[in-house]
Amino acid sequence: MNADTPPLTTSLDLLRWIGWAQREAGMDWIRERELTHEQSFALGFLVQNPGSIQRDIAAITRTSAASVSSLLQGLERRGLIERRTSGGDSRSKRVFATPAGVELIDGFDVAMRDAEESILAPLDEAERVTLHDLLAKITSVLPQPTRPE
Amino acid sequence: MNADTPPLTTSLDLLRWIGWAQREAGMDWIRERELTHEQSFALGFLVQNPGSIQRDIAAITRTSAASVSSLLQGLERRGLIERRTSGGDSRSKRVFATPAGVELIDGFDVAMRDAEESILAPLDEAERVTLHDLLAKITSVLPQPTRPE
DNA sequence: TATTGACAGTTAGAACTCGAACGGTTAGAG
DNA sequence: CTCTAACCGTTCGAGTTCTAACTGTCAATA
Repeated sequence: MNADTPPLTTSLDLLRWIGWAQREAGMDWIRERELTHEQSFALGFLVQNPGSIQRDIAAITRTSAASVSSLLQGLERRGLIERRTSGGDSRSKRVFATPAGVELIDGFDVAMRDAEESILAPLDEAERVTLHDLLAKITSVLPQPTRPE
Repeated sequence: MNADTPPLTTSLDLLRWIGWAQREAGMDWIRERELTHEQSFALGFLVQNPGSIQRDIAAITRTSAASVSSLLQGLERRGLIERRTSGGDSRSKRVFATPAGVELIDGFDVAMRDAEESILAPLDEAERVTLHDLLAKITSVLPQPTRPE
């Protein structure tokens, strides 16, 4: 492995691999609750951002409006969320997690944080900062999928 | 943004974002050929590794044997690949890209390399090496999905 | 030889993703 | 005030993913 040939495993390969590992890490927690990864992510987001409209959910999950529509259908069928057309604009629907939804997803953020911790375990604090800075540098010029905040 | 509170956007968030961007970057090229991201990846792999058995494909794409089965069905229906049970073991099927498949996917690796290049553009050479080292350090202790060389 | 267990791949069923087309709603232009 | 364009969400159809159950094949052992 010399310097002027690209590494056998590119950075982006590694990156996808880590993303996959992250999914796997949270999988046990999620499957205990009979959720899919996407459902848990959406539900977790709704607890933190009650009353979001579907369009925003599509943006932060980087999927389409159509996907959100079907995704929420699954959650609504189980009584984990509610869609209300409150507000002046009756086009948009504000989505809320029900108490059952809140309870089911309770601890999700902690579980995700633990997963992150276990994945980043090989790195010391300085290295984590370096990694974060490098990643932030990359994303700073990426097409923004309309992130909230 | 001070040092002892976790960043608003965690490294793993950024990482998923970049993964998403990579998908998007190659999307035009892929959709011109009426392939999905997964199909193109599998087909590209088969051109580079003719005669792989499905089990290996599942390993490197980090999916299940069942997913590979359906994925290849789609490619086979279009005549882009062939499955042959050559060899001593009649359980396993060696998969080959047909000439049509080879032609369709021609340039895929270059397109992916361009996508990678455009994503890593904000980093200079030293930073890229640092990033790659950090990622490699993380993946070195990850559960290995049986990667080939 | 017969049995048992591991392995390769397939199928069935439910869920998600996407693009495209469609119905309501809102706002802005004339 | 009407008409048009933009916007939010849904539905449809095809494709993929997953898990679980199943067929078929090989290999080791008794």
